[in-house]
Amino acid sequence: MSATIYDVARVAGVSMATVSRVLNDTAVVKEETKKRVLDAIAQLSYRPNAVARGLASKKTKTIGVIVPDVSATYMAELVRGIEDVARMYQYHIILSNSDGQLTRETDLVGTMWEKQVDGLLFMTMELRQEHVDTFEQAQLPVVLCRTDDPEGRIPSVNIDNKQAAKDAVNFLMAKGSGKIAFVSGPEGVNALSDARKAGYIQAMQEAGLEPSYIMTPREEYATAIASIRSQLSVDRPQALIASNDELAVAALHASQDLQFRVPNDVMILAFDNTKITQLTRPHLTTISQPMYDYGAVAMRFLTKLLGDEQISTYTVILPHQIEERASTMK
Amino acid sequence: MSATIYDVARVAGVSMATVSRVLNDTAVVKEETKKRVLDAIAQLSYRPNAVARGLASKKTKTIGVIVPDVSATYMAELVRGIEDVARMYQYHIILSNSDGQLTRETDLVGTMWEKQVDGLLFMTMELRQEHVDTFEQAQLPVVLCRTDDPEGRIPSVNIDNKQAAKDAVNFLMAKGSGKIAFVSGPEGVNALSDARKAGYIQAMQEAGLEPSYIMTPREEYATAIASIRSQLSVDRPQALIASNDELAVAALHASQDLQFRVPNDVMILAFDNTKITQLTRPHLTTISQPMYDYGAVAMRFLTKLLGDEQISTYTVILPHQIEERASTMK
DNA sequence: ATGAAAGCGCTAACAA
DNA sequence: TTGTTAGCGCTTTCAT
Repeated sequence: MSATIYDVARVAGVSMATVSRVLNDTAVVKEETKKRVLDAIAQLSYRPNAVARGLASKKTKTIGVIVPDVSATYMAELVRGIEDVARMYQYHIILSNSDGQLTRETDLVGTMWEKQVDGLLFMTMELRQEHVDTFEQAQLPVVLCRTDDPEGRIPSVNIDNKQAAKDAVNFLMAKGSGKIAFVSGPEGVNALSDARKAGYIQAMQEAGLEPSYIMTPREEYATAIASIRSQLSVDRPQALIASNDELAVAALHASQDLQFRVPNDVMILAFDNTKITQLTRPHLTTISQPMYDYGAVAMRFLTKLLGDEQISTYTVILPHQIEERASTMK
Repeated sequence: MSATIYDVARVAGVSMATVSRVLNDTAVVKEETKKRVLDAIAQLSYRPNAVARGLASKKTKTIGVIVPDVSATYMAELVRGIEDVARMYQYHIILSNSDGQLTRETDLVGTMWEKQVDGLLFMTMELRQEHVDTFEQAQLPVVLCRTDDPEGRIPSVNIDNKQAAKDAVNFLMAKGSGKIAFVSGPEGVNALSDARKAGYIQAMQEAGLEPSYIMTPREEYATAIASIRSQLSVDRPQALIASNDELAVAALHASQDLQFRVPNDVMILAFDNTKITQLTRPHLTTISQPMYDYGAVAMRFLTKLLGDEQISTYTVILPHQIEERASTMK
């Protein structure tokens, strides 16, 4: 398995250029010659060395993927979407976690350049000018994934979180709820959560209703449930929108602890459609974010950029959907 | 950012060999010369081209990671463990999903060779001789991760699933349960599940108890719950061990549907310690599998192999633990 | 349709 | 301590 293109050429009785041609299908080779080359390749179990190929051609067929944390809920599904499409187009992915730290993120762009990746798929909580500058410097084609660029400087694939939250409000209003509260963690920590909150507020105001917030110290079940329970015991809304599924489970259990029946006394609507929404009782209605599609579409987008195919828009908005389940069916 | 080592040499007024030396700290360079080189590097924003370096040195500082599916529950955490340790040792990872298909798995080993990875971290459901042969052919250092090699041919990092199941049985017996049933999907599909079942059987027999099985058509909540419910309504055990967390949630809800109180009427013990064990009521006692550690330890193992450090054993067994929660506290 | 030869950007002997 | 030089295994002109 460590024969070189030169060995193949010798065995086939041709020049390495010809071997290269049949390997890459880059020029017409006589059928018979081609067969000899193919035979030699099989006989030697030859495999082209991608590193040498990368150096010579300046294309590595690998793309860098920078995520805050693969192990975060359903981020893996997004990565899976990337990898599936990458494979279709014969790309490999180099995966790195940034933990959302700006210096790590910019460092990573640099090391990805060193690796000579052909392009970059980038995810972060909130896009900063520093990110954009680094991309610029590295001169790498970049596509943002589940990351918003309000100024549209970088191609991106996203859903419209604000609109999704507005849809949630309208959905609950259509069910007769007027008193809808929004459950989220602290503000300014999670751009996604903030966008949803903004949508909630706007929809409420447009409907002439008073927004009302239940803020938890952290976006995490154990601490959230106690916090929600105490706030709920003071003032009971008719419906709750949680900024993600885990908070929604906390809201559900907090409600049940207070003997509120879900959905009869209070309806609950979540965000993200992770698996846990179907492991609760009742199951949770949730806004589904197309995690796999984020990755798949972004990667496809990048292949277009790299293959200079025609691009229509630089900002792809993926559709979101309300998955209705028992928590809002009354 | 596309200056070459030659440019740096010219600007610093030295030879490229010297630049290479300061870059890799591979020989002593006079302080003053070094400074000139460093200045030139900074001035040119020079970054070494890892592909050229890889070709010349035959080391790419990247390792291939082959998993069945990153998006499978908590597989991402394992990958995260790999990546964290990889970064400590300046490695990058190329991630690929095999979907557990043998041909894809062996193909991937080949393309990983093409990419000239320095080593391989490999995960699969059940290790076959074909896998071993492929590793042999590719001549790549391989470490198995959360994958058992009963014959010890390939270095591996694992827990002792059989022992874990035995521990589970003994734990429940110590709580006064004699009638313990094992909940799992069909046999022969999941090597992990089978090993656990074997441990369960052995522990029961050693205690002179009759093993009893609840088999579900699929390892998936929605279909499992109905199946478990109907089997439970015929014969009620005092405790249930489920071969994974999702089945345990199904067992929990099935029990509750039949008005069995958990843990008073029936105790439930799960496997894997995924997040959902703490989103149920009551929370589930579970055997924790150190997902992150699998990855971290396996990667560290590989770095030892690559750096020819001393290795003591080729089969690392990681400790498992019983996380006791309310579902077995009575 | 095929071959010869010059790189790609680096590392690693070997000299000096 | 530093420089010269020969590759690493390919792709890609340019000839033929």
